Amino acid sequence: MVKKRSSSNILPNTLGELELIVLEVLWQRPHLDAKTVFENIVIGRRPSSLNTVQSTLERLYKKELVDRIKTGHAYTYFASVSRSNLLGRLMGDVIGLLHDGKLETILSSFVDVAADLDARSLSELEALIQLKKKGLEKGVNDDQ
Amino acid sequence: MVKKRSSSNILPNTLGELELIVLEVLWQRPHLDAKTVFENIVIGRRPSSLNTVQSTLERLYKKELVDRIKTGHAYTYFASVSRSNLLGRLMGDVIGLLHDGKLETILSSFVDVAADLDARSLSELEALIQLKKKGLEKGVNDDQ
DNA sequence: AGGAAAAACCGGTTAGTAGTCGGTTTTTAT
DNA sequence: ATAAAAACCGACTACTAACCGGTTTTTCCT
Repeated sequence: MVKKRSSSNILPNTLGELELIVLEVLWQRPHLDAKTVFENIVIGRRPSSLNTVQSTLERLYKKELVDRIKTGHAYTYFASVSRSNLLGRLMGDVIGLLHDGKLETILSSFVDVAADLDARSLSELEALIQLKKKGLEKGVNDDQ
Repeated sequence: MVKKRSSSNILPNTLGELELIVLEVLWQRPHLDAKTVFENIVIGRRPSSLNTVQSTLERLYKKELVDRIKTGHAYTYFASVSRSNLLGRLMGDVIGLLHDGKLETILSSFVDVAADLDARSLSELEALIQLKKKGLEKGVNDDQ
C-alpha cells in the first residue's frame, strides 16, 4: 500500500540523451526525414534503430521542440527552437527553480560560470549588456 | 527482446520536487534532524511520511548536496551547497550541454533571460562584471 | 541493567519518462 | 496492382524519485 506520488520531474524542459543528439543533427542540417536523421546519428554512437529515432522525433514533436511538414512521401523534421533559445529556456527554468528573489544571487552565479569558461567572456558580456540596454531604452523590447 | 539502453538523464544534477523542498528547508535553517525537516515540510504541501523525508535526505546525502553529523541520538543535516552554488552548477550543466563553442550564444541567452526578469538587472549585472574583472586582473581567482 | 521510545536502516512498490523495437497499417510511386 | 517505404501502434526495459511499512539499532530514563 503506497500512496500516489504528488509529482516529480522538477525541470519542465529536460531532454534525454538521444533527444538531444537528434536536436543537434537537426540544428546542423534542418529539414531531414526520419531516415536521414537516423543515418546521421549512427556516427559515433551505438546505433539505435530507425524506429527508435522515429519515436524520439515523435516525442520531440509532442514537446514542441521540433516541427514537421509532410514533404512528398515522408515528414521532414526541423527544430522549432534554436540552440540559444533552448539554452535560454533551460537557464530560465533553473533560475525559476532556485532563485531566492534576489537578483544578485542569479547574476553572481552566472558571472562565476561565465568567468570559469573564459576570462574574455566578461568583456563580451559587457558589450551585450550595452546592446540590450540600448534596446530597452528605446522600447524596442521585441522578445518572442 | 529489447536491447539495453545506453543511458538517459542528460542533466547530472537534477532534483526531484521533494528533494528541492528539503533543500529549501535546510537553506532556511541549517542543522535540523530528519524529524524537524519533516515537520517543516508539512506546511503547504500534501504531507509525506517521516520515512519519505528520511530517504530523501539519504538521497541528497549520497548526491553530496547535504551533509550530516551525528548529534546525540540523531543526525543533523545541513546543505553542503549554497543556493547560488547549486544554481551555478545547474547553469553550468545546461550550458555544457547546449553551448556551441561560441561564447556569444551563451551570453546572449543569459542576457535575454536576465532582461526578462527585470530591466534593472542589466545594471546590476554590469556592476558584478566590474567586480569580477578587478578580481581577475589582480589574480584573486579564489573560486571555491 | 531493562525496557520504552526514537532514530536509522532495509527493502519493496508506484509512477513517470526516455530508450528500445517488432509488427501492422497506411501511403506512395512505379 | 503491388512492392517498398514511411508512419503508426503498442509493448517492454531501465532509471530515478517518491513513497512508506516493518525491523533493527541506538539512546535515554528509571
